[in-house]
Amino acid sequence: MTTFDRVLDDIGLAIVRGELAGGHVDTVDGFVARTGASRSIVREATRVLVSLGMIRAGRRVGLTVLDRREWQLLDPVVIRWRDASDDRGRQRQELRDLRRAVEGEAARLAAVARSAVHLATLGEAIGALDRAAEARDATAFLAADRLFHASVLAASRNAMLMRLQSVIDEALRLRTPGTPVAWRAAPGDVRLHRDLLAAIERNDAAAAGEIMATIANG
Amino acid sequence: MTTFDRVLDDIGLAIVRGELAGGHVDTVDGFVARTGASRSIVREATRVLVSLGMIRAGRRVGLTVLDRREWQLLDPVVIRWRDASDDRGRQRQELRDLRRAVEGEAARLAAVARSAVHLATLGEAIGALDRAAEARDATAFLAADRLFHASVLAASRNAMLMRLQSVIDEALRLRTPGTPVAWRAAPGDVRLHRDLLAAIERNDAAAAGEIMATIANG
DNA sequence: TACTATTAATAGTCATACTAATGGAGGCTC
DNA sequence: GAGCCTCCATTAGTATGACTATTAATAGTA
Repeated sequence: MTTFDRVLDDIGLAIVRGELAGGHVDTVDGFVARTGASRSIVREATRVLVSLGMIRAGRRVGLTVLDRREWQLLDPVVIRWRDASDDRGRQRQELRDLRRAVEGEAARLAAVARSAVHLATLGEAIGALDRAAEARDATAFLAADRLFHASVLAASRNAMLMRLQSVIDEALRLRTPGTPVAWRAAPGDVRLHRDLLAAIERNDAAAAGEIMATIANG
Repeated sequence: MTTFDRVLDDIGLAIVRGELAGGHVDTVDGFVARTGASRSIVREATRVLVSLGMIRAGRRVGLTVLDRREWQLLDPVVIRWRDASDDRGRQRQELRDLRRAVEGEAARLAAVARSAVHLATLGEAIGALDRAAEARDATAFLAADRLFHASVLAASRNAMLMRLQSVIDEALRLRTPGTPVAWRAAPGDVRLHRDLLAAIERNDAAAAGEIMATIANG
């Protein structure tokens, strides 16, 4: 980890943790003193923090720490910082809600688009899901499930939704060791996935959204 | 506009426009020559671009332009760049889809939470909407509509959804001059908003989501 | 051929000097 | 006293040069 990373992390975490509260004013030299790094490094870090909406720079006034509602809450680094703060629980709940929204909309869009190549991929994923459930292979089941969800997102043909999902997935995987699959739920789960594919195949956006919501809530 | 802003914009736009395609390798000195700015400024800009997932820095290899799927597509500055590129149309469509997802989920969450203070705000917004429709005051109608949607988001109590909406709204407002309100649709619109509030009041998340989708699609 | 040592290219870091906005203090006018 | 102007100290912004550390590529060796 470079000096830059250390400095950025130090300041970013301090802000997220409230150690440097919104409204607090500091200077470049202040951060130089705080971190022990050179002015160049501190300036590079502040540029990134400004781009993340966490501080504002003003000549003759210094660096003002901004309020949480200005932050780029969807940026991976901000998410990581919040995950290492007291906000952790709240953020994880927000991420789960967000994932429902993303996957639901992706399912609807997939149903609207209904491209042949994507349908094929989804079919394959369901086949893998089925085989893994029969073989009671938890690892394979998880992998197939991931493939299925990724395929739905790809079928939505919306790069922003895909980006959002990858950010969410990475964030929710943080510190979440192997989640054991509840095998009792597996057969119903496979059936729901099959239903979702059917809804997409018959262009039924509303049903696809509903089914995806059921999958997410289960 | 500072030198830094110029440099960042120059490189960022060049990447988004494909002038600097994914896989292209350059160096700090290369960008210094290209932009005419000092090394300090170029380094600050590259740090931000790295944080946006648009380039990767490697010792002895230089700065590699990354592929679109690595970009932080939800960052306001990336959105602005794409809005100034050939991607503009596609991005706007993606943003509209995303907004549907966000507002739908917000409505569902608002129905689940059903907080008194938020219900009051929503009631006020509907009152304003009603009065504006009766007075045929387009400006007031638009303002009340904005207030209503912002209130639904606030009622969802999800900071990430709120952030997302503000990013989307700003992006879709870019270069979109005063959209004339279709007055014929107004009465039905007000009724839908009233229905949405009713669904939230009776804790009916599914209905709230549906109605919001109808509003968004109309 | 496979493995190792060397080298050169390049980002990373630091220090220093200078430039240019700008918020605010103090004074001036009415 | 209120409002406006002038000046100044403060602070971010910009530029330059020197040095460090990493590492991909190359040459050398068994």
